[in-house]
Amino acid sequence: MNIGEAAARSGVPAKTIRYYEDIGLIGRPARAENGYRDFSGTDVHTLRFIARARGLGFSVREVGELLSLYHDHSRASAAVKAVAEQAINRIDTKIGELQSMRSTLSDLAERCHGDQRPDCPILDDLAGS
Amino acid sequence: MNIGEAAARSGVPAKTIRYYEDIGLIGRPARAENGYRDFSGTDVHTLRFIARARGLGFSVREVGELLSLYHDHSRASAAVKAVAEQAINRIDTKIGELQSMRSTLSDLAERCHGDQRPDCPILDDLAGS
DNA sequence: ATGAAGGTTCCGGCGACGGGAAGGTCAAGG
DNA sequence: CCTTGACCTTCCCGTCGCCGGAACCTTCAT
Repeated sequence: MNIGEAAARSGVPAKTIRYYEDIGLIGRPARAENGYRDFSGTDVHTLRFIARARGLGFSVREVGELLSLYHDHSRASAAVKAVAEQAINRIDTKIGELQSMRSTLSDLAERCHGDQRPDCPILDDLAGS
Repeated sequence: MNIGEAAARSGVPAKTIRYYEDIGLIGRPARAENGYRDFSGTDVHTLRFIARARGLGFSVREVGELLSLYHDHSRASAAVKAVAEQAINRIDTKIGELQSMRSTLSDLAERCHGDQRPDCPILDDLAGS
């Protein structure tokens, strides 16, 4: 199948599929006589795997690790779990940062009248007054 | 003062200060006779403002808006609050996405033995089995 | 005199793509 | 038969917010 159909079936945009090929995340797909990429069902399966993993927050590099772990049927599940826990830690860190920002911001926003008057604790805080 | 001291006093790296100048977030600072940038206390104050705002999660573009609102003493606090609420909404959206990922990931990780055996629900899920 | 520690500009790279140009290909319709 | 439009191809540039490094200049201490 052509890249458009592979994109539709996998949920990965055609541009992104080419990009994944470029960076070596996926192997080079077969080519038809006209030079078009010719994707197999297996290729689409791999793309779906990637799409799901990306959706769960794994980086492209981690997805590469997961893919090779997936193809290595003798690997230990501990290796996979380690990658997942790394991702969880990264996410937790990020959530913490965001919650801290959110908390400060909403404090400031609550104290700001939000009307026509110019005085504003948000700017005052940013200015360090 | 030179860029290095301005960086130390504001917490904004010298490279970043030059970048902010490039993109027009800050005005062009004065230049000494030797061609070095010559920062004033006001410049450092502005840089600190920027550093704080960035730390709260405002985008550089938003920081630009906040700076011009800060300098416009006749603006309504509502305008500032709007920018802040926009940032809060963006942060909330992001937190929601991350929490959803985190939840799925930790479910999967819990169900994964994480030992020498190869069977792993994480990969099974990604493979869509 | 020399070397270190600043400063300057400019160029390139990161991650993970997306947009769009310039051109080849293919099936359907007038 | 020809055209139209929807695909496909490669290529390069832009995004966001910087950071690293090259090549060069200035200043200061030894």
